[in-house]
Amino acid sequence: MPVKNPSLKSAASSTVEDYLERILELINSKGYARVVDIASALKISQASVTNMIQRLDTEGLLNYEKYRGLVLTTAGEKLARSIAHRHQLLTDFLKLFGIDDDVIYHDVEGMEHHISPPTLRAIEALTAQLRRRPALLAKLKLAGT
Amino acid sequence: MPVKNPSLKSAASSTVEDYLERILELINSKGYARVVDIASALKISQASVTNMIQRLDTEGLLNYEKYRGLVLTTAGEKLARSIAHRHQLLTDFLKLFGIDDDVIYHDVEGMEHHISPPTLRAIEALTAQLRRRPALLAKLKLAGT
DNA sequence: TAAATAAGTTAGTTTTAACTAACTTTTGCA
DNA sequence: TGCAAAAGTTAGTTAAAACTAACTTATTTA
Repeated sequence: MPVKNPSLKSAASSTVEDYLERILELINSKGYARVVDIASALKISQASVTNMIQRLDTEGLLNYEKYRGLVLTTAGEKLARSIAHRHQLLTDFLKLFGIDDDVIYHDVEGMEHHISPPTLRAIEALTAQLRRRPALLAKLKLAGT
Repeated sequence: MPVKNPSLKSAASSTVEDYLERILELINSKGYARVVDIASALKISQASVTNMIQRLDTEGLLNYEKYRGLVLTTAGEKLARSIAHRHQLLTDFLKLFGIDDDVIYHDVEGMEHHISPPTLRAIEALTAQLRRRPALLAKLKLAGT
C-alpha cells in the first residue's frame, strides 16, 4: 500500500451523494441552492460544481437553468432524502455512546456512502433496542472512555 | 372624467398582492422566483421589480439576497396563500355560470384585490349552496347567454 | 502498479441579473 | 380636479454568477 504524503489533505472527492445531500440541505435552510452556494458548502471550486450539476441535470436528478437556479426532480429529491435519512440514522446511533458531536459528524461523513441497506437496517434495529436498555448503554459509554 | 387615449394600454399598476401572488406561483411551478422571472410574469420592467422586492424585504414579507434569490417569509407565505385562495374561490364561483376561462381570469384579476372578507365569505357560502341546486344553476346559465 | 477515468483546480472570459439615476405615467384623495 | 405619492419606464452601469480551457490530483481497476 502506498504511503500517502501526510502534508496533503486527503480531500476525498465528493460523490453524487455528497452533492445531493448538500443541495437538499441548502434548499431546506436557505430556500435555494445556487452553484456558488454548493461550491462553498462543499468547499470546492465553482468550476467543479458546474460540471457535476450539468451531469446531474442530464441524469434527471435535477433541473438546472444556468444563471437562474436549480430544483431537484422527484427522483433527485427522493434520493436526496434517503441519503439524509441514512445520515440521520447513523448520527443517532453514534449519539447513543455519548461521542462528541464533532467526532460523530466526521465519522458519519466518512462512512455514510459505504453502508449497504442491510447493514443500515441492522444499525437501525440495534439503535431501537439499545434505547430500551439504559443500563447496558451506560456500561457501553464507560467502556468507550 | 378625462378621456383616456385608447391607444395606450391602461396597464393598472401592480399591487403588493399581485407581486406575492406571482411569486408564490413561480416558486410553486419553477421552484424559484428571480427578479427577472417576476418581471416577465407581471410584464413589467426589472427595475420596477427590484424596487418592490427591496420594499417587501424591508417589510419582512420575504428575504432577498441580490444575485442569489428570494424566499417568502412565514408572514409573506401566509399572505400569499390567502391571496391565492381568494383567487381560487372567485374563480370557482364564476365557473358555476359556465363563463369562458379567459373571461373568468380577466374578471378575477380585476376584482380580487377589492373584495372584503365578508363579501368573500358570502360568495363562498353562495357557491356551496348553488352547487347543491343544479336546476337553479342551469336556469342561471341560460339567463347569462 | 500503472493506465485510464473521474474529480478538482486556477485563471481568464462571458453572460446575465440586478442596480441606479433620471424621468414619465397612474392613481387616489383633499 | 389637480397635486402628491406610488408605480412604472428606459438607458446605461455594475457586479456577480457561471462558463470554458488547460492542467493537476485522486481514485479505481485491469
